[in-house]
Amino acid sequence: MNATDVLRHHNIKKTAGRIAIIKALQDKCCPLSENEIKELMLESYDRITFYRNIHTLSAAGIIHKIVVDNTLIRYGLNCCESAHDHNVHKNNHAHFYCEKCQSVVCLQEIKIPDFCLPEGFVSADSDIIIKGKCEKCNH
Amino acid sequence: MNATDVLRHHNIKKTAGRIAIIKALQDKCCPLSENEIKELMLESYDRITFYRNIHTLSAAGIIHKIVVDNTLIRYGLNCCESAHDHNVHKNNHAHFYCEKCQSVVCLQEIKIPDFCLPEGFVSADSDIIIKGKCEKCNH
DNA sequence: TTACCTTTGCAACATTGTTTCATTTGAATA
DNA sequence: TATTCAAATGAAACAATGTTGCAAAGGTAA
Repeated sequence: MNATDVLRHHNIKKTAGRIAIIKALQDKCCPLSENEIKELMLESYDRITFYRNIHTLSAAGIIHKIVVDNTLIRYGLNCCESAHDHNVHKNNHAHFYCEKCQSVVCLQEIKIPDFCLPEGFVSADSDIIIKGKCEKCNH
Repeated sequence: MNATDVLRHHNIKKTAGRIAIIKALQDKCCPLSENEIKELMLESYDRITFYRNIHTLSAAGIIHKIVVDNTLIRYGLNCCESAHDHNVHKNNHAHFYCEKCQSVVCLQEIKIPDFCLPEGFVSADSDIIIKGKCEKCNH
């Protein structure tokens, strides 16, 4: 599904900034940082608009934010299947952060287990970040 | 173990700022934000020194940083048993964030499972954040 | 094409975090 | 206890990150 269709399917206005963010993530096939997206967006990048579009796309379930550390954030495209379910990404999979090359990989196959929370606690969402070395950096 | 002893056991100089941070965390018995610690530190708080001491205490394994979101960070005291093992906190337990009262709880009883990573990937550390409602807020 | 509502981009501001450097302080030693 | 020196502090300045208000521009439906 191309960027225009993604937006149409979510009933979100098609604008240059949003198209550029989605295309950047589709091109690279892996979660990217703001700066990485910025470089792919070229002249269509505006910092304020970027933040607002990230919120919009994230709220719509088109992308998800991966917080590896407070100064280390990536944005990943959700899978196509999630096009009509805004919350499908939640509780879905783990993320791997390579401490050497700083890349982030979505580990679709690692599902987040059901944790046994203390009495009275209710879980709505959870995130797992696994840090280490990816296959390229691990020699 | 009081704050002075904690520092001595880790061979870290005893200074007003460090003592104040440890005491604040010991008093409250749960992870705190910078602002919460700041209020407990009163006049001994200095922003730059605070960041440096957080790094020092964290590197020594006395405290750990919990990144719920990039703008939502907590610092938690490690258990006493870890006094002599700087890495004991790693891979140790999950954290719960209450979306209503914004408190963070260390879930010592929830250990992080062994994930089956893709071929070539090696894990060094991992974090689990479970978000939802705590027992006080869940009625 | 018009009209309306959303989005954009700018300015200004707030928060968070780091670096440099002179000064102060902790603690080991004499 | 006084001396000494490396480590820690605190100030200034800077950099990065994130938000808000508002006028102008743009998307989409009629």
